[in-house]
Amino acid sequence: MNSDAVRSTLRVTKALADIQRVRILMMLGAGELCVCQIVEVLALAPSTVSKHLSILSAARLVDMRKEGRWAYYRLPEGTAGAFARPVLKWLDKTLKNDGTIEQDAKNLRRVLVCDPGSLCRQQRKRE
Amino acid sequence: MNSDAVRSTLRVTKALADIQRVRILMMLGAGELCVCQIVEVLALAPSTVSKHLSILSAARLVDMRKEGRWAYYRLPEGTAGAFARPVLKWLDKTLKNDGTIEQDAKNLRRVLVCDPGSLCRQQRKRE
DNA sequence: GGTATGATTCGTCGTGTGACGAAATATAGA
DNA sequence: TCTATATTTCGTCACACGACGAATCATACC
Repeated sequence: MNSDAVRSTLRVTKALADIQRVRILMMLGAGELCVCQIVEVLALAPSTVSKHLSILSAARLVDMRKEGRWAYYRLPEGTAGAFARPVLKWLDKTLKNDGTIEQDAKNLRRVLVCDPGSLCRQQRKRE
Repeated sequence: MNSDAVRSTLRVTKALADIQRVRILMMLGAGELCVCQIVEVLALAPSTVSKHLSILSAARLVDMRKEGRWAYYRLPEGTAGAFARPVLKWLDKTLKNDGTIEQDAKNLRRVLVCDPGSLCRQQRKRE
């Protein structure tokens, strides 16, 4: 008998019970992003964003790929995402026309044309 | 523009981010229940259960009906439940074979044959 | 009307969670 | 090898959340 289905389910619902993590998931709908790009849109400390991403990761709501010193996060694809997909679909549907989410998407488009390296440099100066 | 879609969505995800509330929702899959029956299965204080139910209610994940001094809760039906249904369906699917949930279902069957009034009397004595 | 009773509200307490900055880690480039 | 840099881990703080019991509310029954 599978007695910790409830645990992995709660990992998902708890992961979704925070506005910053929901914003991250919606942003990732546009495609793979590196940490500093997410930091730029959310306007939070890198350490905070990293923690959020690790929570989403533990819930299997995102996948990660390292390339040099850069870490790229994306929504899980294929069989890896079979578990997460229905929930992500529901999220996407209910939030499609939300103001905050739309603003994030707009800001993201502005951020995506920048060089990630320069983003990190700006973020470091901001402290 | 609907700017608080994210708020009502978070009300739902936060409501789902607690094991007791998830247990309640799964129990309600078996049909309408009054508060003292839920109290009996969860083994929590009535005030605590009442709070959980009000949170589920605010998230529109349950409906309530008062009959005399009894309050009956159930999963929302018809158009009222159109919003909640996909999430509840996902929950049900992922938790169908969970040990805790199965045990609750078993306990619930035992509770359902009792007179609700006698349940409340027992619960009052227990303090 | 007064009392019993099912449910809810309120006040309190301990724990969990999200935020930050500082320190640590790991990799690219000089 | 040494330095710069993208990310993560750690320690800390303030606040949110879940638990309880006591008090309150609302309805049925005498």
